[in-house]
Amino acid sequence: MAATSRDVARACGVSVATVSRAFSEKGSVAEPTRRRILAEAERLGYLPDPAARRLITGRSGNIGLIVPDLANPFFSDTAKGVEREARATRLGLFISDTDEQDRLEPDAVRRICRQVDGLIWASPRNADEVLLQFAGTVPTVLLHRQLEGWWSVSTDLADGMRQALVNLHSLGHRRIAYAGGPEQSWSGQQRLRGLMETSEELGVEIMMLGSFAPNSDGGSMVADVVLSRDVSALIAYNDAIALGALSRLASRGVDVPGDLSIISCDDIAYAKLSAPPLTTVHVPRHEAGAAAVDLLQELMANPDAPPVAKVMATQLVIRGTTAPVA
Amino acid sequence: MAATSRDVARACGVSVATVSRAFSEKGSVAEPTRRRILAEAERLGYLPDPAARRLITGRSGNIGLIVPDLANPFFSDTAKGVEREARATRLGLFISDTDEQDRLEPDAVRRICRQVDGLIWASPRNADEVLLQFAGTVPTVLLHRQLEGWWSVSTDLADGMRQALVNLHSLGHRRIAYAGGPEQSWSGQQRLRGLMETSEELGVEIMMLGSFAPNSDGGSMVADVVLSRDVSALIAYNDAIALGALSRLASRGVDVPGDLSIISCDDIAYAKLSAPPLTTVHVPRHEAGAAAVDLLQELMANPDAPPVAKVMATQLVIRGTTAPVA
DNA sequence: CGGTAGGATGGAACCGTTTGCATAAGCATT
DNA sequence: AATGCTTATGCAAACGGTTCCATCCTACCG
Repeated sequence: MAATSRDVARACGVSVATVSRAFSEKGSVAEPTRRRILAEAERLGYLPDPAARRLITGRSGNIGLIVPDLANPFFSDTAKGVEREARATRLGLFISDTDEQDRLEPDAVRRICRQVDGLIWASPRNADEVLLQFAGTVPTVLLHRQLEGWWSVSTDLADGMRQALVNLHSLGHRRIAYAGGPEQSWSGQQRLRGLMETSEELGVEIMMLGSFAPNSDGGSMVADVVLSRDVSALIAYNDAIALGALSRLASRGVDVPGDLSIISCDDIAYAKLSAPPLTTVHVPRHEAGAAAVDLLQELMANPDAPPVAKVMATQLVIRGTTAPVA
Repeated sequence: MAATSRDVARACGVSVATVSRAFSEKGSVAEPTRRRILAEAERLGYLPDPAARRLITGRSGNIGLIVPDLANPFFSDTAKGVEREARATRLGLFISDTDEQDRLEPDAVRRICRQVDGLIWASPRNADEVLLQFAGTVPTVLLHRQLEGWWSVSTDLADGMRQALVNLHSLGHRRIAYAGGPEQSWSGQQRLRGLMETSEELGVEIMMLGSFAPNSDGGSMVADVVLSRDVSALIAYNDAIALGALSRLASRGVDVPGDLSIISCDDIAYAKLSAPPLTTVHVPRHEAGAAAVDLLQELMANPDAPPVAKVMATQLVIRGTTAPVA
């Protein structure tokens, strides 16, 4: 079917070894010969077979990405960053979505790891032990999470929460609630840490509303719960919760930010389109995805290097859901 | 490093051929032997090398997906449908995003096609000729687009537009504007066709506002343009435009749906969270993605079968941006 | 009881590359 | 002119499976 190196070799009157060398840049091949081979390959539509090449070299030129939910803007933006950087560095990209089910992750890793040179793994909630069982099988960079001894790219959500709380405090808010997300979430723990540390510093107490599904339905529940409490401000786990809450609050006739200020986390595309637009902590998802690819390349080039845990800054973006306390 | 079939064969006292047969289900191997081999493989952590298998069989067990923009909810939902169905049928998934640049698509196809058994290609705008140049290279199913002689999965947007227009008409609207998207878009042409046919039937004229970027910035522009016209209803190319318009209209003090009714297209997750929630034509993106995988499997199993062009129904979802004309 | 059919297994070729080693040619050095 | 070094190229052995074909064994049938 497709042309092979043999075809090109025959057409050029050289051996397949020379054809191979002409394509792999490395070996020395006389310039006129190289040009002749490349021209003939072009004419025949020859490109080296990736599978054959992988078999002998052990490299596939592909990397893998495992995410919990591609339809979640947080992860699709992350995936976009990964994809773009991978493409820029001529790496192919395998993607596996685990439908938010931690127990599917090990299988996803096993299925993917033989086909790639490295893996970017976004596992927000799975137990450390599950990750550890794959230590050493394939060069891996964790995304949106840290783990002792592993390469990782994460974002400084503790600081993001600090910025949020400081801002609310300076607006005069003293009765502040926090609507949390999944409890096992690594990034959730960072949020909590930032919240705790900062509330201690500022001397304000935070009312914990509990754990909610990190989507708009969870947000509707948050809205009803928060109205039953005597607070002037709400910090939400993420934008999806905040947007769901905002929608529910509007239908209950609550004025945001007049009656209640809201700050959330992520800054997804639609955060700026709500009415009022969301005040939220910007999380550089795209950049984190790209950084993960860069780190992975470093790791693949030098598997014995000491692990790097890159942390990217977050930034509070003030929009319309926050106001001075009435 | 990793165990090979030779290792398993040696440990079991059989030949590699038998090990291969034990794993490929096909060939006949005595039940006790098979069990022994599988157990030993498990113990050694052996799994057949996909590259080696591909080299000899010509099958990789992978499919590819090409989309213009993974960060666009329309396509990330589509990708999610593809991923889930691929995973369910044990296919690996390669994804390539072309950053909305048509000229990158040929390269993406070339890069991906040697690594996969089939391709799902979402190319909303590229010229037919560009697609045709890849006819016959790899089994391909077009997504969200049709092309004579090709397998495809698309959604009935012409009918969606009909539903939208009929609904507005029955609410009493007679002065209706349409804010279009990219002009070369295949699905845009379907929308236009549905609009033309139905407006003719109903005897209403539609005011064409031109072509806008299919994102929220485009939507802001649409808002300003539509206010300069004497219309009571707006049909928007997609939800992103509608949400952008809604946000801009709110800041200009326009009451939706009191002063202006809006219907858009897609029904992305955040369509129901705006204030008021969007009336929009639901497009089954997830299901379309899954259907594309099913069709692709049919095509891969039977490459000479006559092409199937599957069209999925759309459905107007009435929410809060439409009301009877004042 | 002999012939044979059929299932289980092994041997070996093959898929399309890369790469270490050998070889040949060309050129400069002495 | 002989030697040695460099450079270009070919040969052939991998890589890790799959599969055709041959062989062996067993069981069945007449």
